Amino acid sequence: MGRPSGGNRKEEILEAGLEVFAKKGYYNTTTAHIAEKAGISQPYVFRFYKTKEELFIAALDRAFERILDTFKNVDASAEQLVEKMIDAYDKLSELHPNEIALQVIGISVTESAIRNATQKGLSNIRSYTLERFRDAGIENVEREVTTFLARGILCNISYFLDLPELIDTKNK
Amino acid sequence: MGRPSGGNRKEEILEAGLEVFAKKGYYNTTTAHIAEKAGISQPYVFRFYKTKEELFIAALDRAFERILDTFKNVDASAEQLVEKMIDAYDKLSELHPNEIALQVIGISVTESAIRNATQKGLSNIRSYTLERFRDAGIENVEREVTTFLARGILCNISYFLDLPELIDTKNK
DNA sequence: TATTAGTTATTGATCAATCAATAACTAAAG
DNA sequence: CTTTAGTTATTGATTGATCAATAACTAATA
Repeated sequence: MGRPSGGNRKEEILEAGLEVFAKKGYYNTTTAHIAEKAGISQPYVFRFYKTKEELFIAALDRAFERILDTFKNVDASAEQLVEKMIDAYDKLSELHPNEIALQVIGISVTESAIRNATQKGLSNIRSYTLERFRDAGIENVEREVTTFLARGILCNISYFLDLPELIDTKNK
Repeated sequence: MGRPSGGNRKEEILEAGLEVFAKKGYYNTTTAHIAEKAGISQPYVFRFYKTKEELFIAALDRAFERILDTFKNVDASAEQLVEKMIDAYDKLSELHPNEIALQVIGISVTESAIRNATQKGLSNIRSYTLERFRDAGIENVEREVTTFLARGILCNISYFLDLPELIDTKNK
């Protein structure tokens, strides 16, 4: 055959991967699944990503980047900072749920390159949050940042496990 | 051959499984690995656990049971409850790190029986904590419980990912 | 006709799980 | 006590399925 898609195959594959990985986890996702979702043949995936692992990392990086960008785009007064950051994250979660799921999945993948990507992603989010909280003059920064991250991750887990009762209902 | 171990093979296998699963995750653990650690042959594992999944669930259940038991054994005044519960959990984490790791691993395993076990385990811990906090007359219970659980889970993740900087250092 | 975009066919590895065999013991019968 | 019958503990060999990855091919376009 020829060239049905002049377009951005690599991007299409990334998005297909994101969806399937988010739903089935890393190990239960086959490259055939991703290919099917992207509407191409299984081996053709490897024209764009050398390995399944490389594709997963690309998807995971995108997820972490978007969170960081989201936080960077929050513009708020010192008093409103935390509230606004939570709002922004909530919106992000609704708009890109697969990327949220991917974060959760990344945590217990033991392949070392993936683990590295997860460590770096979480670490960056913490560093940036710490900086923002500190600049806003928040008291007890370290502890507040930990609680902020912890509640965010519990939120992700609650979504991923389909276990809404894990978090308090009065949680706008 | 004959009967080298008159004893508790099933328990030995469970403990071997706990160790290997905790280190390598669910999918990268082979039944051959577990057998090796238990000092038996690979097929013999199946005499005691019908499937690899069943063995994992047995190990996961043990992990969740021990957390619940730990909390149930905390005896403290209302004012000291939270502090004492955190202390108890810290001690548990040092004594049974593999069970902590297993909790983290369970979260992103998509096999439905395992997901069910994880949901039930977390749900029970939340219910019990809520009850204790409520009995102690803590204000804003739901929110406090969420934060308590969230910080606990972040702690587990920080340990599992070998990323200590994820939590605040001043956190006895 | 060269390049690009894609395919089909295939392989090599890995594993969970099954099965048939055997070693080592126990207990009853003679 | 010693044969016989039966049980328990365990293994080696194998199988069937699944997958990531490669190689070799084909068709459309410019």
